[in-house]
Amino acid sequence: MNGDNIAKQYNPFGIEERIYQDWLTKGYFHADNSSPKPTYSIVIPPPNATDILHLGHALNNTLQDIMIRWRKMSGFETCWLPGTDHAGIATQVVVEKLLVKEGTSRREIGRDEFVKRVWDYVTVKKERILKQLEKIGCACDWERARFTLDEQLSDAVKEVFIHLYEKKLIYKGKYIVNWCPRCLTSLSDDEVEHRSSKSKLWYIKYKLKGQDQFLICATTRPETMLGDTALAVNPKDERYQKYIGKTAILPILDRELIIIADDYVDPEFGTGVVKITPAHDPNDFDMSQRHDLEKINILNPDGTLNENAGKFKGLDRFVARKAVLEELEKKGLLEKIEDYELVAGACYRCNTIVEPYLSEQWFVRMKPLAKPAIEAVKSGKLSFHPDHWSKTYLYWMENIRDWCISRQLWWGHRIPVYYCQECNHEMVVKDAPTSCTKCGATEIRQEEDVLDTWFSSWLWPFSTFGWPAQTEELKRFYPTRSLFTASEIIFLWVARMVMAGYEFTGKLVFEDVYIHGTVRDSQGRKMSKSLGNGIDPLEIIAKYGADSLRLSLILSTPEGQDPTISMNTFELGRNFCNKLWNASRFILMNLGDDISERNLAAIEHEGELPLMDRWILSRLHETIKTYTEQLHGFRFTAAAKTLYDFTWHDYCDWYIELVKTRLYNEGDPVDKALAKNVTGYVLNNILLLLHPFAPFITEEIWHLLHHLDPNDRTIMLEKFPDYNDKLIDLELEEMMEKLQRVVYAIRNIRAEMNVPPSKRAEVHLKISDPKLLETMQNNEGYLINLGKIEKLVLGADTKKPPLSASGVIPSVEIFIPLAGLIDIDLERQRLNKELENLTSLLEKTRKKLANHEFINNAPREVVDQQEAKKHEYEGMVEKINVNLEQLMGW
RNA sequence: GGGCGGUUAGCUCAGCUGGUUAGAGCACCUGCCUUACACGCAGGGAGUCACUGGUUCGAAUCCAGUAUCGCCCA
Repeated sequence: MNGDNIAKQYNPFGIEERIYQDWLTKGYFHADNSSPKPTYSIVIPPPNATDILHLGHALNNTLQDIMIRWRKMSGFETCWLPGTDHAGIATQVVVEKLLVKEGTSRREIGRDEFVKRVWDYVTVKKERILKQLEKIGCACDWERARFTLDEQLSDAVKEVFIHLYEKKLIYKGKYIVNWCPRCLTSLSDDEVEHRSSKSKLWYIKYKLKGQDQFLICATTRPETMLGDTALAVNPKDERYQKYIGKTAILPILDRELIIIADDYVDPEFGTGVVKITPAHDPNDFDMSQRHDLEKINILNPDGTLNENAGKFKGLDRFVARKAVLEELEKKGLLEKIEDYELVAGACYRCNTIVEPYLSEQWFVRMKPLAKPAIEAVKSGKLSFHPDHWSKTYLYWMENIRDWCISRQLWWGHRIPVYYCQECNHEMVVKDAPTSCTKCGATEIRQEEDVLDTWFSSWLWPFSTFGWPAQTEELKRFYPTRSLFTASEIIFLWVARMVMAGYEFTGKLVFEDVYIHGTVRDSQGRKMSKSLGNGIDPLEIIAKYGADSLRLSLILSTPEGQDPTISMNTFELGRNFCNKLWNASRFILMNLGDDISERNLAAIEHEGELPLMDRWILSRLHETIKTYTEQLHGFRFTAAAKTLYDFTWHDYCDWYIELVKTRLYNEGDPVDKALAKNVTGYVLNNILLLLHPFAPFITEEIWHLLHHLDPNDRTIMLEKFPDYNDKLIDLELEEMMEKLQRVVYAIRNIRAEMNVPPSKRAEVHLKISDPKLLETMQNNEGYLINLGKIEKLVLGADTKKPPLSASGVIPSVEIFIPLAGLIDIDLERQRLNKELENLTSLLEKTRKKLANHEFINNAPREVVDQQEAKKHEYEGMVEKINVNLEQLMGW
């Protein structure tokens, strides 16, 4: 391949598809249990089976893919296990909606038929999201893809339920839970989103029994008064001492309410008297337990009022609120109304305001499980990246509450609890018993409820590898190494996985948790379906390619913060891919067939190399070093930036520009061959380093560079570059930097003095630093090429030619004779601007050095450094002044 | 109410262990179709580093407080 027939613009279309299919066919993604390599495994945060790909997935999975590909190239047997989550509520809701469209309902078709319908739906949909992940380039071990409702994973769920039940860590009880009246199920505390809104605080008058006196209670939810069974005051509240133990009358229903004293009551809230509704408020429920109060449920599961609400029966809770208020108003029992900022819970799936609801549910006792999970973070065995998330994790863990795991749904793992219809005996077993183990009756009924989806997700890192069976996979790939996810599910998922790992396998489930931000639009809003502000990753891939998508996402995701993404964010990655493509095209055009792995490898052992070669090799190896450190530290954006800058600026802007003359030079075949080798060597390394971030384009160019048949090999399995300290030469880099500064200065003068770009100019350099002079003399060609120089004069005491524009940089004076071209005013302006700049810098340094405290306290190097600077600036200022004076004479 | 994070160029962000002429990309201005790339090249303009105080010889960087935005928990 000689590069001439390579497209001028990179077009990923077709290339990505072809390459991915190739990887699939070759089975490169599949992890081998019996490989002798060390293991590196990750489990995917399983997307909902019915999800479609969004930028959050794209970011999340790109990060994992980078890790997997990097580790794979670094010699690990990597396993990235993909799969999907059955998403109980969300999926059930979707299918219920479909049924409604068909004019039927789940109740109508019955449980078995409904579950079958959901399976049909999910079986089709769950492949979709996994296919979409392929488009991004994910190196997932597809053969190991799992679904949380797979038979084997369901078996793990049962195993765990039984284990915890037998350990008395699972219990059933009638408690207040969060109830979604739309989904008709309980929710765990973590599935409720709290949001505040403008509401009112209503003050209701409660008459004291047998007296003409009232106590006034403030409430945010007046309709719940129908379920009141007491009033309460703080025992220390002197205002109400005398009422404790007395009886009040509930308005409308005329129920008798005892007045109790409880420390929980906040004397500052409202009037200091609160109404107690044990069945509809968690705090009231607790109080009712302490005081043995009656619990009256006034709600049906769907949020309408039940028979306990008297004449309000059948009304929806919010309609009932209005009705109750009207009635109170009519009776003159509404004292006053205040504005109030109300915080209400909403269902995280459907946004409906949840209702604290008294019902029988299953719970997991979490405190004992949390213990080792806390220890893991405290001892440093488990780390969060960024680290501050460990605080969030610990706070939740240390204040952990019991987990309500039952859901009143049909879609999910049905709780493996069976009851004897005869004696009501409770049996907890994997397989449905045919008869009662206690009385022998054969009428057995299974618990109706299913388990919270997270009750299967928390087992994901090991159930997916076959647990509870001690499979080869489990032994080989569990525990996993890192987890990549967003902060929203630290409690719901991450923390619980750590607990499950310890409880069921006795191991720390992963060592590192990387928390990335949530993708936002240019206005800072979360991307969401309802807002319609989402960007479809597949659309980006179709337009710019997956590599561009990946690079753009990573490059614009600030570490530890939310990325703000807009449509043109993706030009960043696209431009870079195109740059790399064209640099490669140029190289392929010039290298011809002269590249082979042997002479690439030989570079590192080459003796005397020209400055440019030694410089780019030094920069490359420094880049490898920094880059690798950044990857180890989970600093993906920084790593991508490191490579981006090296490739674009050091390699393309400087090295390729410099090496051109050597590549075009037919007069020195030995040097030409050397130049080819170094050029190819660096490109090869760039490709290897970049591969984890941009898998497709690197594979494509790598094949072209090595003249490989697509079927031959893959860059995926090449060895990731190691840096070679011996090739890093900072002193040499400094020398090169000075040379670059001279080039910048020449270009600047040319541009500002309007020298036409095509015109080669004469340049005189006066260089006071002997070492720099020597370097410049030995590498005159660099300046001549990059500075577009026709004639170069350099020496320690070069004279300024008449009528020349001048520039000053440390230890170098630059003169460009511009007879006939020079604009004296322009030159004066230029020099004055520069003089001003330098004078202020000089002033700052002088001030510092005049300060005795600074001289006495600052480290020697810093003082010396300032001293040197002062010297430098003084010299420069002086030279500019001389040049300005000379202008006067023109 | 408690906790966490942010506030640096018009925009999005770097700047990790205090000493840098405070950087990058996009946008902007000027000039270039220079035989890899106009998705590009060369040059340029643009910032009292949110505010106040402190520590220090020295603060964008450390500490305290204030303001403001965001997230989480109650």
